[in-house]
Amino acid sequence: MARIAGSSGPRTEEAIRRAGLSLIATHGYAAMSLRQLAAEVGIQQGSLYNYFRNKQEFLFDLIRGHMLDLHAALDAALLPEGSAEARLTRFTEFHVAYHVARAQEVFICYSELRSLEPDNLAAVVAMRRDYERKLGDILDHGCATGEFRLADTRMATLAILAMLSGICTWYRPDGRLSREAMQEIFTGMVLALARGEAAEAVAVPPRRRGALRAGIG
Amino acid sequence: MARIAGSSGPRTEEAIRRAGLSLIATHGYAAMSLRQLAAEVGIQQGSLYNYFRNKQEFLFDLIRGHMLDLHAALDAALLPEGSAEARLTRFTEFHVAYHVARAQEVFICYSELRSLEPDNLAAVVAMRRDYERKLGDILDHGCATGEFRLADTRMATLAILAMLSGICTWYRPDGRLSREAMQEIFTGMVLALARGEAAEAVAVPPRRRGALRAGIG
DNA sequence: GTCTATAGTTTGATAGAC
DNA sequence: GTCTATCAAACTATAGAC
Repeated sequence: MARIAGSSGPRTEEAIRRAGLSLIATHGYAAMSLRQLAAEVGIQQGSLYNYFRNKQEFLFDLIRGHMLDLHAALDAALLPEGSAEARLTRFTEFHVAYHVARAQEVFICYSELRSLEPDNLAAVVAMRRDYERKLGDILDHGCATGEFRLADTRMATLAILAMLSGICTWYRPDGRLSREAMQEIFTGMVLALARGEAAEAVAVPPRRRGALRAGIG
Repeated sequence: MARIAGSSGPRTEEAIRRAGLSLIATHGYAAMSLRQLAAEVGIQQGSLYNYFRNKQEFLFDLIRGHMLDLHAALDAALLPEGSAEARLTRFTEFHVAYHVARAQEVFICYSELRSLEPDNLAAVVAMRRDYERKLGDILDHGCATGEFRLADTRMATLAILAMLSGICTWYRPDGRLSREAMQEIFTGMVLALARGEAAEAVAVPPRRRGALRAGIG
């Protein structure tokens, strides 16, 4: 926070990035003032405009940069071939590791889409669809080979992504479980969900549909 | 939007509630101005203060009221006894139905916790923990009876809630699937996840750990 | 209960000296 | 690249007439 006046450049840029991630993740983009951001970095508010043209551009740069990183990292981690189970395992391990390592950025990418202006939003949504498709392809393939049994692969895609991405909302570096433990636990749950073997053997209990309907107003 | 001037009362109150839910869900609490809210309702900005003391109280009332509804509805829908599978099925069906029926309110309850002042936040977090515990108890019970096989019931609780609550981020009333179809699909996935039967029989593929680590920066 | 008017802040963004 | 100073706009909240 305290800071000797003078030129910095790259150092300031990185400091702004980090402070911005932290403030936006904590309070949200709209609630973060540029004065607050500048104070966190230790510069004056007007100086921020050496690093972006306006507040919206700052947010977009953060989100876009992160999405590019995410895609590149996923492509490096994924198996091009192999059984659907192996690929799903790899996908899950990657996703958990990434969400644990960069929880703040991931969280912002989910929670601040609403703060993007239309053109910027469209660009980010397109990148996100690509990511969803990579998981969807694995699930489709697994259903085709019989490794997986899913009633609806689109719902399964959204369900698995929500389940894994939820990690960034509660994960803390000093938490109970190591990254490796979380990878193992979540891989187990995702595989069980995808195999879904015993699902149809269940005796569904009688439903008091009336009571349920009454409850949901 | 257009509106005849004059006294209303309860009608205005409900209009403010609905407009607030919509605006906050779309743009976020911090980004919603009271002028915007008043315009949506068709009254002047100062008149809002007949319905709340300040903006924060308005948000808290929305969230708190919804949490109370959620708890009451869950208690009405849940089975007090029965197999863990039956109770988990009931829980899932309820949760899906509620999130489909009141997606906006649910979404706000997740996304605007950050906008609550400390005391208000504490109250909401306490209510949320109760909700999590109800699911956690079902999972614990199922593991004890052997119906479920979960490596970590706390992680499973968070994973299932994230998976189900994710619905409110993408659900649209005019979507492809009916509420009933979604209930069935998600119940199948949740039960498969909880049973996790074949999970340990998997041959885990060899992992290029180096590549994975490199990917997560 | 609603209106108009306004007080008192805070905000994002710009201009110009160093 | 950073600072100081400032503008114009927007905000929450209040006061008082009807």
